[in-house]
Amino acid sequence: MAAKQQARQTQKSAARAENERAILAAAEEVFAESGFRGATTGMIAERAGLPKANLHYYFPTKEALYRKVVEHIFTIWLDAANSFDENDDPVEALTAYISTKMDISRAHPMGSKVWANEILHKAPVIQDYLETTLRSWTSSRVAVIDRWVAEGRIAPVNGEYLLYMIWATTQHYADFNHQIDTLNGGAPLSDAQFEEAKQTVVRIVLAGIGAVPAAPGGEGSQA
Amino acid sequence: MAAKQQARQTQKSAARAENERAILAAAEEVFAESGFRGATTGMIAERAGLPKANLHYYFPTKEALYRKVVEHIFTIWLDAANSFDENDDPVEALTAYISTKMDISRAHPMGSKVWANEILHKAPVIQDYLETTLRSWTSSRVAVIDRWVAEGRIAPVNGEYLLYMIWATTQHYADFNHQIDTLNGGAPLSDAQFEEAKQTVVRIVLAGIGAVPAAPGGEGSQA
DNA sequence: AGAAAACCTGACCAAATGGTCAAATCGAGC
DNA sequence: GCTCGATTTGACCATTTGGTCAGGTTTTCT
Repeated sequence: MAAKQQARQTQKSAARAENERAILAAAEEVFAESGFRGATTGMIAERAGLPKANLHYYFPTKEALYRKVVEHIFTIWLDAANSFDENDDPVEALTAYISTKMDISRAHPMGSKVWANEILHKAPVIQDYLETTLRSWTSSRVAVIDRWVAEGRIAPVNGEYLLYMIWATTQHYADFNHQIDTLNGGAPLSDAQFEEAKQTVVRIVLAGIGAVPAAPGGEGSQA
Repeated sequence: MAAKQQARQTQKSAARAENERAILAAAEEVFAESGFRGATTGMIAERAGLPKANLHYYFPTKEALYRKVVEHIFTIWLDAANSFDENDDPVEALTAYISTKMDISRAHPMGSKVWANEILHKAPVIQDYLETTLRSWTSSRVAVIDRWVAEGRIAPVNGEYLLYMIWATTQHYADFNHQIDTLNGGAPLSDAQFEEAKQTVVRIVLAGIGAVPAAPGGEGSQA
């Protein structure tokens, strides 16, 4: 008992933590589906299973809640970003990065959609992230790509545009999943289909920049 | 005079045509920036330079106006789609298609954003287009890609996922142009930069699927 | 010129929505 | 079992917004 109380004392009660979690989860869904303006605090409260007034007890304004959601998404994004650096070999690094981004698109499509909505609406909330964290991350990774080119490990390519292609393609599987599902006969991609999509993206990018894994068997698989 | 009147009689007066054009142009911008729910008829009317009540004289409801905007965008999309068929050579066809889609992203970023917003919000208005026109267009082009593969003109690749990659990447330059501008130091890509981006996309896709233009000089440019 | 049709707009309305508040309830420590 | 702060919530309010309407103006047709 005493230990339990002690644990709860750690800042916020269990009930509070649970409520905040439920609200944030509901908010991510609703913001993703409806955008900032399209989402209503009433919808979010309902999906979280509590009255609107209670939601405003935890998050004073709709914008404060939205900011928390966006910050959470940015955290996930940073995790993916790290996978770029796990290996200095272009094949390994890009394969890991693309795979991670694809997995995130499958596991957290809502987060990706909120991000997309933000950019579409000129990033009223995350503009500072774009100008600081994202900009510095991007320029340093472009430097890595430039080095790979200089070392002859990949064909000459503009690093920014390569990264944009990877971002666009991987995030497409989250942001446009409704279109993909519709073209797939109305059903979401199966695990096997998604795996094939992931492999397709990896292969096209790697072959596209002439990054071959050790043995030059790249074109050997051709029929 | 008589001739002028005759010309005006052709369905709608010049004033009417001009007003409708101004409203639709303003609506496309506002819907792109703010989404369906975020846009207000007041904002659209103001940007079009006429009172809100007048806007409602031309377009009875906000949704009717939105539908017209979306239909216009779909028309543009269909034009781009045709460029895929101008040539049966994979290099020619894909180069033309990617180039056209990139040009549209630069010329009509607002339209692309409205489309993206629609998909993000589960396509409440264009679902029927997705299930009919887009679905049949896609499956017939996938058949073309499959044939190219069977004929050994490109490496084995899943046609759907290749198309998704092209759509994602080209539309990224419209939908995420705010992010791209920010990473470009706050300024839009210059014509030269955009041209390089376009060439980068074309090259990566073509090399990525092993589509080489006649002479096998693909990897020769490597340092 | 004059009637009819088309067009324009300020004023207005009902519904939706973000946010507030006071009163009620709960829960831990004494 | 009583106190006090934390939590919960129904009722309420000010603002925004899609849409209406009556009356005025312009254009077209004869």
